Amino acid sequence: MGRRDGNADLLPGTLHLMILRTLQREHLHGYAIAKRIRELSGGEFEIEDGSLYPALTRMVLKGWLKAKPALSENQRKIKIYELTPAGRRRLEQESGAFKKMIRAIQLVMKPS
Amino acid sequence: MGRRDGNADLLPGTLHLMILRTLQREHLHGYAIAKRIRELSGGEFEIEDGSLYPALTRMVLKGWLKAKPALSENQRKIKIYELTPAGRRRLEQESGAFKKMIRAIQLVMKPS
DNA sequence: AACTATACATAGTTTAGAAAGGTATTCGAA
DNA sequence: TTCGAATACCTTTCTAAACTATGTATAGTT
Repeated sequence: MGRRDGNADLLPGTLHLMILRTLQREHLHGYAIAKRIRELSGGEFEIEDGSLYPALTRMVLKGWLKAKPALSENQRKIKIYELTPAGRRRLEQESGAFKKMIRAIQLVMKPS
Repeated sequence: MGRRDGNADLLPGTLHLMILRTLQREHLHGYAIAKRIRELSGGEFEIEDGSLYPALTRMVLKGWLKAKPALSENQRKIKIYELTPAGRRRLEQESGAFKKMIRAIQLVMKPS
């Protein structure tokens, strides 16, 4: 069948990183996080509900995020997520590791 | 415990790519592929046997690699792997997708 | 009235890679 | 000369992450 454009699978192991980075800029609720990442990536990443909510749950359990129940402008029940201090540290650590990883992959991939 | 330097886990989904690229340069046997990737990555990637051999088996089954039984200089029994035409096409496709993915992640991660 | 978007959630499946174990040979150093 | 390190292969078991599919419910649009 093949996927339509801008709907490729994520590179595994990068979802946490992108969520952390997105919440560093703004406090958002789950649905809005997926939307913002879609926008920021130029439509490349379409995060499925089945990836998003389990990831958020994991990250709260790990102490990287805090969830605050709230109401949207339209009085819908939402959960606003924000980084904890541990989440901020985790972001620094993960993004450093990611850059290092990419550099190493590029060394392997580079034209001989 | 924490891992020692140059022994981080791989970024999932990039092992096939690195194996394909490595075999594009030279025909190598399994053990030598892991060694070459370790060297090329500046010691960053230490590919475990339990990752390497199942990956090679998968890739042969998918028709991307061909394995030829041979003997090393020291008369050890080895299997030399090489890319098939499908493997070469797969390398082009995967490396394009990877670059696109990295660009999109960098859009998400970039300083606001 | 129907459809789309918003907003959350969970169950089940798949897959890759890691951990851990195993076999066997060769070579150099103690 | 024996012992360990490196070479070379393989398999079983486990875990984690992400996808698929499904479900609930409300708000706004057409």
